[in-house]
Amino acid sequence: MDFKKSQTIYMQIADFICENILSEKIKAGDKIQSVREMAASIQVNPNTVMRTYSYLQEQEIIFNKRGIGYFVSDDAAQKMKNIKKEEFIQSYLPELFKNMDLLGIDFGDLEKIYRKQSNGSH
Amino acid sequence: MDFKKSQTIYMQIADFICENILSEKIKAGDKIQSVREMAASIQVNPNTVMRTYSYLQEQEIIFNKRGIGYFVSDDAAQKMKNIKKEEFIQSYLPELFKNMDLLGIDFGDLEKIYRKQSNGSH
Amino acid sequence: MDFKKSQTIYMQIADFICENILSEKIKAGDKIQSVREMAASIQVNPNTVMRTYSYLQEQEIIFNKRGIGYFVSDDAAQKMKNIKKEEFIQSYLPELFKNMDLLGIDFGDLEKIYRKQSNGSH
Amino acid sequence: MDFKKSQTIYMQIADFICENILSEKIKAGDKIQSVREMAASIQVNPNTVMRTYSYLQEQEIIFNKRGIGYFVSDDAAQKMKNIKKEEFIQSYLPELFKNMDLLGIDFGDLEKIYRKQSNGSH
DNA sequence: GTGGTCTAGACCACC
DNA sequence: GTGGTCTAGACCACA
Repeated sequence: MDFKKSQTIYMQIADFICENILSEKIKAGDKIQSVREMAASIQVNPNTVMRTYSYLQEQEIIFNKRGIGYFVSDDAAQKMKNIKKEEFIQSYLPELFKNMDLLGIDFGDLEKIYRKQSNGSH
Repeated sequence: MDFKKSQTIYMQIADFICENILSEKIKAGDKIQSVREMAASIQVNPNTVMRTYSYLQEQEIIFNKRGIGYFVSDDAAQKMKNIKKEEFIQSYLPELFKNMDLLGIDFGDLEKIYRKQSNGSH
Repeated sequence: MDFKKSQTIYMQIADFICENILSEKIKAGDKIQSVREMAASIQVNPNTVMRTYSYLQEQEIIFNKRGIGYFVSDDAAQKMKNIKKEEFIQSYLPELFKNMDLLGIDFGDLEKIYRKQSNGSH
Repeated sequence: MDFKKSQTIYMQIADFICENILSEKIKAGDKIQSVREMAASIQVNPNTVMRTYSYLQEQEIIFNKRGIGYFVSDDAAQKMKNIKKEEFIQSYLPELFKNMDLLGIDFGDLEKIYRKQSNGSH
């Protein structure tokens, strides 16, 4: 795992886990890697992973069973989708459309790029 | 002016100025506010504004006449458009499409939101 | 049985047993549930129950007959009352009164709540 | 400042700050000690103080001005009082009354102790 | 084995 | 100067 320097490591780990939940690689009720395991496998300090897990627990995306480990919450995927969708529509998209406007890109251009990029990834 | 905590203040000021150039509220050759004026008007430490101007000067978007002030470069708008367009297509859009995919938003949904939000802003 | 996360599980089990002794649901000389029975009935690791019993044995509230099980000590109820009463008056109450003071709750308020809550539980 | 071992240090620092707000030693809008100052003055690692401040910021009791420091929120005292009062009445008091019942302390006894302890502190 | 807290010390960006 | 993040390493209680 390699990290961008533009964002904090612990947040990138959180995003990584969230994506795995959204794409159902890990599901509700699953135990996730222990702090130490994760730290070793991505070559990061355990404290940093601890920070990620604390953050995700706060968001109620994962929960802790004492002495056993962290587990994915029941409604984690759905909850995340709702939160992120809302945020996406309320904050991200207006920003997008404003930028398109300023840069002189219209919706047709966007669609062309979309078709091209989604073909590339299939 | 109110700042998001997710980004640095000096960069938000830079974005603000860039938008004004792109939308041609300020044009090539125009003098922009002095560091002190700007700092006072948006209630920010002059050092912070200074950092913004230094950054924009580095990008050759503005230039300095000693003892007089900062001015918008001749080809600022065009240069910015090119740089930002490239960045937009190469970095921003792929990220966007990936997020849409994860959140289960397809291109049709996007278009609907676009129509709605652009109506709202007219 | 559901556990608060603010306290350790083994101590919550200990409290639960103590309350049963104080309220005389289990009495001096009674055999208490075996470690395994208790563990199964409250869905907890047997080690955790073992830890509870060791703790209570240390406090001389229960004692062990090898190969038979754990039993409530003769003077358990009385002993516990004395210990807990002391602790209650020396540590718990001063804390309580300090908090009342900070929160602007006077003794009259406390009495009202007391009357209300004791009615509710009868 | 000396810490109990029964509670985490960073929480004891938080409580200490909260009490100072409740008792109006520090008021809304006041800047609190910087992380490093506080750490030095109470002889604790800066990370530990950082943890306290992050926690209090999450609770919206203090807020951060970038590069300047932490400040007490406008409605900090009132907000805390409400939260703590609710918690006190809903969780703390029922516990208290249950214990009194088990220990055979009635409300008259409690009042006597209250009178004695409040005289002692004046 | 698990998480959780703490220290010491470093580095960074920002104001 | 300010906060914020990260590492390394330790210790502890709990399951």
